[in-house]
Amino acid sequence: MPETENNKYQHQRQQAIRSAAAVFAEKGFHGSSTKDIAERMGIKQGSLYYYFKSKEEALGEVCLFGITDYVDRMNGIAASDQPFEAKLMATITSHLSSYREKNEALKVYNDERLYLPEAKRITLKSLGSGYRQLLEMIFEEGVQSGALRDSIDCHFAAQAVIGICNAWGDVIVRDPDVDLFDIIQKCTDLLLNGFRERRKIQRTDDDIDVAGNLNYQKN
Amino acid sequence: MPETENNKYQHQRQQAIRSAAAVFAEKGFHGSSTKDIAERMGIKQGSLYYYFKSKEEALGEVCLFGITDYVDRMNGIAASDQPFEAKLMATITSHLSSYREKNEALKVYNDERLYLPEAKRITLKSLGSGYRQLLEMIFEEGVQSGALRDSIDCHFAAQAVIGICNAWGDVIVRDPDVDLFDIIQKCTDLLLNGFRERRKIQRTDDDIDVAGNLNYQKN
Amino acid sequence: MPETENNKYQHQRQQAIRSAAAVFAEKGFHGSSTKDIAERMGIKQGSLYYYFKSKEEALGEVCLFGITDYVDRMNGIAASDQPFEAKLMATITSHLSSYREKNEALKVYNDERLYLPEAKRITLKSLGSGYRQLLEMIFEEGVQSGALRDSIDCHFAAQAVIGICNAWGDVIVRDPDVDLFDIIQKCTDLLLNGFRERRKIQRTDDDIDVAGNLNYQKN
Amino acid sequence: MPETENNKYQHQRQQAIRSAAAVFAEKGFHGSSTKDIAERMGIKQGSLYYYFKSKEEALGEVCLFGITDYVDRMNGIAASDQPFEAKLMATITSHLSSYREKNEALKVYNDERLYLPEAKRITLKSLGSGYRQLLEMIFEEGVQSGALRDSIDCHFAAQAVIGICNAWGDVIVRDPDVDLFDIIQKCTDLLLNGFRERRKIQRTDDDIDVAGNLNYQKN
DNA sequence: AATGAATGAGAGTTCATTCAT
DNA sequence: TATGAATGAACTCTCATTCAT
Repeated sequence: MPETENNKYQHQRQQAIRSAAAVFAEKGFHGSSTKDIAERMGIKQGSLYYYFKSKEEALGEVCLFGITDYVDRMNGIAASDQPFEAKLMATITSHLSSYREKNEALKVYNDERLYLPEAKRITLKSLGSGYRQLLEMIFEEGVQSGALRDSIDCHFAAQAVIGICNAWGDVIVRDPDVDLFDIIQKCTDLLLNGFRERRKIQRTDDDIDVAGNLNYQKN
Repeated sequence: MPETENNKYQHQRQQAIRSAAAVFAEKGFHGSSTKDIAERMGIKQGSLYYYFKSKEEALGEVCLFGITDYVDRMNGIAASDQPFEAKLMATITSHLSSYREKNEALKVYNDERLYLPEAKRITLKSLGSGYRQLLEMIFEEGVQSGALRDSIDCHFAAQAVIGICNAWGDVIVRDPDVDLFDIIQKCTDLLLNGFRERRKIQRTDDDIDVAGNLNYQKN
Repeated sequence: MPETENNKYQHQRQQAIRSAAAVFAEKGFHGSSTKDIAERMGIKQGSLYYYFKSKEEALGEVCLFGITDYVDRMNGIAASDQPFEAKLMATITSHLSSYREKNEALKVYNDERLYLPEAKRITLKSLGSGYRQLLEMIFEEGVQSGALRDSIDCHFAAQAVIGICNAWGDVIVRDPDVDLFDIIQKCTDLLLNGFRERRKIQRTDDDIDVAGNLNYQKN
Repeated sequence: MPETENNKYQHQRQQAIRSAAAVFAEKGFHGSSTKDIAERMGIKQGSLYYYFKSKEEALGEVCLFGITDYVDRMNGIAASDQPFEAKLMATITSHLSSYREKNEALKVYNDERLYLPEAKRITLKSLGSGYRQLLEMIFEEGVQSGALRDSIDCHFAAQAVIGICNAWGDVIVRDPDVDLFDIIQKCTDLLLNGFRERRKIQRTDDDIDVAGNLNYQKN
């Protein structure tokens, strides 16, 4: 293929990926048909197979597309020399605005990647794990720098950030009126400070005690 | 359907609901076949229709089953006279342990209820909304009692609790080795205190400033 | 089985046949389910099999029931010594009032008997053919007695009577407001006299000529 | 469905309609399977759905096909200026030869249209009613022109013509050896002249008396 | 005499996929 | 580059039938 034609092919393929992302996000992988995808793209069903070998491949491409620059941005954030608080907020901003800017591919990665064949799933998972590990490292730096309590579990913390962002991501994807910046600030505030009132002088130990005193019985 | 002696029928139907819950949780509604459900239950595919009018009805029953006592427990918690911190922890405990005890029906409610016909979806949604509202009220009480900062957005807070619990719920459903109690404690701690180190003397304003100084540009 | 119980069984079986007749007449054999029939009878689906070996047997019984006394009555009419005109009217009366009195079994015989296994179908057909042959004989007698033109084809005539009665039968079954007696009279009149105006003096040959002169081209 | 070059598609679809007509006529709508239809057409079952959205749509198309030019021809007959006798014979000829020429679609219209969804059924029924009304008008003209007795009920007459033609239509569809022209002539003769012998001099009143004297007891 | 429960075969329908054009 | 046409497998659902009780 000459260069120009190749360009057109690549461009069309990218459109196909975006169309698939939109449809998968709305109806789920199994709830979407190749006809749905083709129609959103404005071509006929059979023509999709010019761009994908199978519906599954389309899912793989969507997931890859969804996670790729999401991870890239995290690399940038982790490599920067901002203080912890700024890195956290940058992470949240990056994560949440993904749901607005980059169509719905990240949501598809989150919800549908388990329908991928194992090999592909593992490849993608390692990308996602890399993301989480970078985030864990950021937390570890935060502890070391004294910005964070040294009692926190960095693995838990990273997971919690991701979880809370994904939960809001669902809301953001479904409701275009949500104020993204408002959510970002509130999430950051929650993760840094929690909801509790602070007395003027306070000892951290107290906080832990409160929870500890609940006498929870493990079932 | 028998009138009297419906013991067996009701018991079998309950089994069918549990089987459907397990399968839907694993593969999603559209990714599951009625054959899958029947096989898990140990009957033949066509026999499922002795218990359900349609696959969709099965989904409805699973969702109802998933949310019902989850909501009931929240009613109990909200009505109790514990302090805020205890109510929060009780909520988290109830929510997370749902994923262990009550099989996977709650996850199905979260992820698949949008495939229900509108009427049913609305009925169920009002149950779920009731849950969130109770939680919001708990937060409002917390603010009034002085346990929480009065700057927090109770709607956001309730949503965040639910979101974080659901995120961990996914992990819990998929990985039976996760220490439920550990997660519960860490979630409670996060939501109350955040991750940040507290200096011996600290002004709440500082906390806000930190986030405020990031000069985030709304896009 | 003791006599009394046998009586009850026979009575119930008769009810089953009537129920089947009603349902088959309304929805056709393949459009009816055994559940429909059982429900109309007020028993449960499986219980039907106490009275019929199969759905097909039920159809057979309905058809037999539908044609039996219909044929019996024709035997009575044919054996009587009324003049032709009276026999014709009696035949039409018997045929059309079957659709009102004897529920819908005759309609089922007409429309659904072809779904019977061949053996049974042939048995029943011979009953129906007997009916037509008796009717043909009545026509032949009519010709011999001079009541009918000797140019008529008695086979055609019998078929026509049956056809016209069945056509009106459909109307009668579906519309309970139709005046049965009115239809009977008009059918009799049509078959005897046709629609044409008679001149005071007329030659039968003319009538035939009119039709004959149309120069119809057989395709 | 192609816009231009829809030659092949339209042709194949027409084949599908004819196949469906043949199968429905033979086994009834509920007794026919889509596999039967596809096999008669020489394609695989699933491929039928390239031409029909559902089995029901196929029935609708068959019925439409069955009634359309049948009605058209009646329009032509009614608009012509032939005498009554010729119009009647033309009607019968058109009706009966439909069963030979246009495959079995007209029979399907007669016997199976009640299984259509109401909207479609009503649309088609109005076509059929138009047919009957034209026929009634022809009879009314016949009465006015003096060709017919003025005692006849034109609604009854039209219905009778249709009924008798449909009854013979069944025979014609099932038995290809029947002599169409013979049936046409005999039907016309019957409808015009009835079966009764005419005396050289006869009073119409007599004819009516005969039937009237039967002393039929309305039940 | 009747029923609840289950079954298995087959129905209509959808859909990912292929391929000649 | 794209499409019309077809396919076959899978799916949801129905239903006649069986049988222990």
